[in-house]
Amino acid sequence: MNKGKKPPKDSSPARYDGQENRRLVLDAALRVFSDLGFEGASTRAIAAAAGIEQGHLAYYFPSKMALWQQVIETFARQGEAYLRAHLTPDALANPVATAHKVLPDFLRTFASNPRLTRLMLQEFSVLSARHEWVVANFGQPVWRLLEPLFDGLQAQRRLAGAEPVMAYFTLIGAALITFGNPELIARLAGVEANETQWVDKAIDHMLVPIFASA
Amino acid sequence: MNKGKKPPKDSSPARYDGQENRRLVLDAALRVFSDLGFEGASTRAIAAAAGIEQGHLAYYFPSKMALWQQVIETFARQGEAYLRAHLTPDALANPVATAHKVLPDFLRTFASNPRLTRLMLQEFSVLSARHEWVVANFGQPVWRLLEPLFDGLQAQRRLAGAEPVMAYFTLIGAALITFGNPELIARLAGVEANETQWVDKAIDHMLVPIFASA
DNA sequence: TCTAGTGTTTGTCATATGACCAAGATATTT
DNA sequence: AAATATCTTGGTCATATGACAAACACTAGA
Repeated sequence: MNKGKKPPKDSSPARYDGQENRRLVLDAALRVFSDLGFEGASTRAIAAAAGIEQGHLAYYFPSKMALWQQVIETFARQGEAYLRAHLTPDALANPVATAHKVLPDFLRTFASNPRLTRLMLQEFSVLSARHEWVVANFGQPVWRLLEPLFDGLQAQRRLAGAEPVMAYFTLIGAALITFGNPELIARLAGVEANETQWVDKAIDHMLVPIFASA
Repeated sequence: MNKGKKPPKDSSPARYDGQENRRLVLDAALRVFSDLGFEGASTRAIAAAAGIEQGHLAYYFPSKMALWQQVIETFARQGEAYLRAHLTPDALANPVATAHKVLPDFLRTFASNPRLTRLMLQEFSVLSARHEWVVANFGQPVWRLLEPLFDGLQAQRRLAGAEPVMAYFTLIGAALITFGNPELIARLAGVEANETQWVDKAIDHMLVPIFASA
């Protein structure tokens, strides 16, 4: 897209900067989507949150769905890249050690991105049932990457008798709900939402079925 | 509402039967809501699924939100009643034994009602953030009932060092995602969705952090 | 049979929505 | 400075939506 024709002079305030606005739109869309859901978020609300006019959205994204996809794409691809880098055949030869190394950080990415986590939550509940390509693009890939790891864990009897998919869903469900609703947890627990000491403890707790079984 | 003025004769096919249709509407609403989400489900789609006209919905429910509330109300109240009946002060005196007795059945209600479970999932992700009364009516009560149980479990060092709320969210998240998407799990696991042998195994797995810790 | 009560349809209405477009504004290049 | 490419606005349009109302259909009781 950016053909490099525009060397950023960086001198003037540059009120008109397309790529800058593109990022503003993505940020705003993340906020509005995660607060109101895909259907509940109107393009006008997103534009308002980004500080631009509704009609201007079409300049960057051809449709609302494309915008949603773009918002979640980066996050999903990052997670996949991380898994791909760490789940090498060598690493998979020792599933337990690899799981100890990879899974906590994998879960931590959810805790670090509550709004994106909420977005994934919506994907699971609604969008994946409506649009086949959603689960094909965002649901399956992560599982396909983790599948051999969980298969290895099961082979070493670390999943407390459960199937690999169930262990995965148990883990992902706990993470999505917990880290996708930090304010709700904070309210129910009576603590501050921005205190993050609880994240490590929560992750340890979620991983007990994998790490603490015979 | 039903003032008992209409003794159901039960003789003719009775094309005009209000209370029968009311149930049909609730069933249809559950289906459409759980498939499309609250915003995505139109009153016309719900009416069509129930086999009536859109305008007729207003006869039973004053608004779309009221209909949604009614759909989830019965389920939520049943769960609360079950917990209230089993989490007596006597039972809470022995939290571990009570948890063994209560939690599996509590989780099983989710597995038995996938569509309602999906509805609760939406509540967590979107509706609870928008409508304060949603979490007040459906989110808090269940937790308030389970809180003393989880407090007792923590007191006996059964939560692997986690706070009670986190253990609760971990559990509820695993259950909602797992049992709210049976088709998705079935597809990823390559098994049939209506095979239910996996439910017990999944529940056992989810409860490991509570039952298997030191 | 008449009448009141209940259930159901059909049509309307104000509003919100996503997509689109034509013109204007700004920046960059010639 | 002129011309061109890029960015931004404002407005339009067809459609979908939730709520509503007035008419119609059926039932039950007097």
